[in-house]
Amino acid sequence: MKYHLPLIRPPPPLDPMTRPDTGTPSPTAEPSATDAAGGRECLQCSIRHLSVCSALSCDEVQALEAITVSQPVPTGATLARAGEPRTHVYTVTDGALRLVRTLADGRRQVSGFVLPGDYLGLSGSDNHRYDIEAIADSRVCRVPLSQMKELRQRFPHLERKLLQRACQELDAAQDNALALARLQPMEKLAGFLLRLADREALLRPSGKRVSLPMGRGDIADHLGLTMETVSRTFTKLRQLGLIALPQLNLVEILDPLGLKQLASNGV
Amino acid sequence: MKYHLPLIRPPPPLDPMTRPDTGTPSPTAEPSATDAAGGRECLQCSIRHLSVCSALSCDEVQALEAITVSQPVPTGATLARAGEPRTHVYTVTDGALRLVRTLADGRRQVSGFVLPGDYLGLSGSDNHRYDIEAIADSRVCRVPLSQMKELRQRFPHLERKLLQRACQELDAAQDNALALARLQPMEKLAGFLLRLADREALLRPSGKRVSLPMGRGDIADHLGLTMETVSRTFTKLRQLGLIALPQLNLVEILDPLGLKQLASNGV
DNA sequence: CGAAGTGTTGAAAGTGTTCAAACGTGGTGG
DNA sequence: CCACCACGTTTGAACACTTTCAACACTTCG
Repeated sequence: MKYHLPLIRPPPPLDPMTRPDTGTPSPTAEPSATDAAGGRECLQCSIRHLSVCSALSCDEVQALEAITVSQPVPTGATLARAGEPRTHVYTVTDGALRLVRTLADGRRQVSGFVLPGDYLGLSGSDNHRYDIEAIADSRVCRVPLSQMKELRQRFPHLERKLLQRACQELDAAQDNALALARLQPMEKLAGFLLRLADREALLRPSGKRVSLPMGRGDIADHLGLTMETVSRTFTKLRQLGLIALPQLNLVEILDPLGLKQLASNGV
Repeated sequence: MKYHLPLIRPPPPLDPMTRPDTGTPSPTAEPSATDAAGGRECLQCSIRHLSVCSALSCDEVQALEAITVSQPVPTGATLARAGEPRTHVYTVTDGALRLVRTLADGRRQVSGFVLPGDYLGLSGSDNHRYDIEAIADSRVCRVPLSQMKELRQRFPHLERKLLQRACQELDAAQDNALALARLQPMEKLAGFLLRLADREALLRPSGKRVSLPMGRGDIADHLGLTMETVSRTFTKLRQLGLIALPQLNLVEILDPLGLKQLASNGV
């Protein structure tokens, strides 16, 4: 039986109707309280170009802003649990979270890691299909599902953007399935590191260094391996001179082409 | 190195503009020619309730019909190849197809099987990401990509339906990933058979019998196993009394609950 | 400084894979 | 009508691989 992180749940979401009026741009410092995203925060959002919000004009963004609440999610906290009814959609603005599915006998799979700019809400189910857990101090923009629906009807741009995003994720899911089904551990890990590097490059100008917010076990459960195999594969990549591991949670890519060639078979 | 089916390609698609006028409801018997879906075929389509077309009103369906061509795809034929530019979207009306990705060294994965009612066109890429091959004599409704785009803008219902469909497929893709990553062969195969049975039940009142249009190798490449393991797993399920195999391509589900319990761990 | 959590490394074991051969079925031609 | 061939599937045995189990190292935090 596997262990779990202590499930520190944030306080239940405030009724969006009770949130303070517009014009409160400074989030409170209280880490475990929900904060209003007042004023014209959204227009200055640093990850707006990465998010679905980029589909909206200035006017439209303000309509979104009026129903959005920025919520902190501290490390280890659970934003949602599998089986619970879905009440909100989220856009991640800071930190990192993981999507976890656990089987009755403890087998675990990490469906994905969620980084700033990612949208959580593309599901056909009324209930959450996985746990959403923060693996770093994070922050999400939260919108009630019902109001999001209304917004989608009002702004065709938004609907179109969501469909585009869903199609991209569908492509990625197929790549992922191919990797899980047919790739060897080295190829899986190489591809994973490259995807992570590409992703981080969008967020900040990280050179050839990739930070790993997740632990080895999370990587293993994401790639369909065991922690031990992931660890061994890391050392193999290091011994081959493809990467360096200055710290546990920091990878330096020494030979991008070599890595790509490894993952190549897989893409 | 693995072998491939002889790649009988259908003749290049006719320019949709050159298709006969409306009012030609009877498809020609010529198996390798493209046929117009004239008249009010769509309104009487037997799988309309399963397809995205169900989102459209009668008027709207006729607009769709005007730009749709029904195309036969004989067994073994390839509807599209990975890497080719995507020029059309398709709705399958008859038969069965497989979506295949092949790696340079011959490793193969079947991303999915496509049955009547399924929509082919939810991708964020300009190029096909997999081969689309008919594993039974099939028929698809073909719409040029550009005209589909226009249609989506005109009919918000359609756009919404596509998003809904994409979300459902996203959910299914995650289930699939979990299965590939963490389930054992018996669990994988049990789940596969149950999904197939559910799917066929929508098409025709097939009792507890499930037909397998695909070969063992296709099942293997879909579940991330080898043909041999699939075969052995079939016999295991048979010896356990969960299924019977009256023919190679026919499965009779003897103990639905037992099968569900096996797959259960996985869903 | 000690303890706990996390990651690494080693040896043994289990499982699916690989390679090889036999089986059964369907189609063809004698 | 039957023999034969081709194809897909099944079965068997040896192998290679990851997993499992266990011990050890490292870092962090109390």
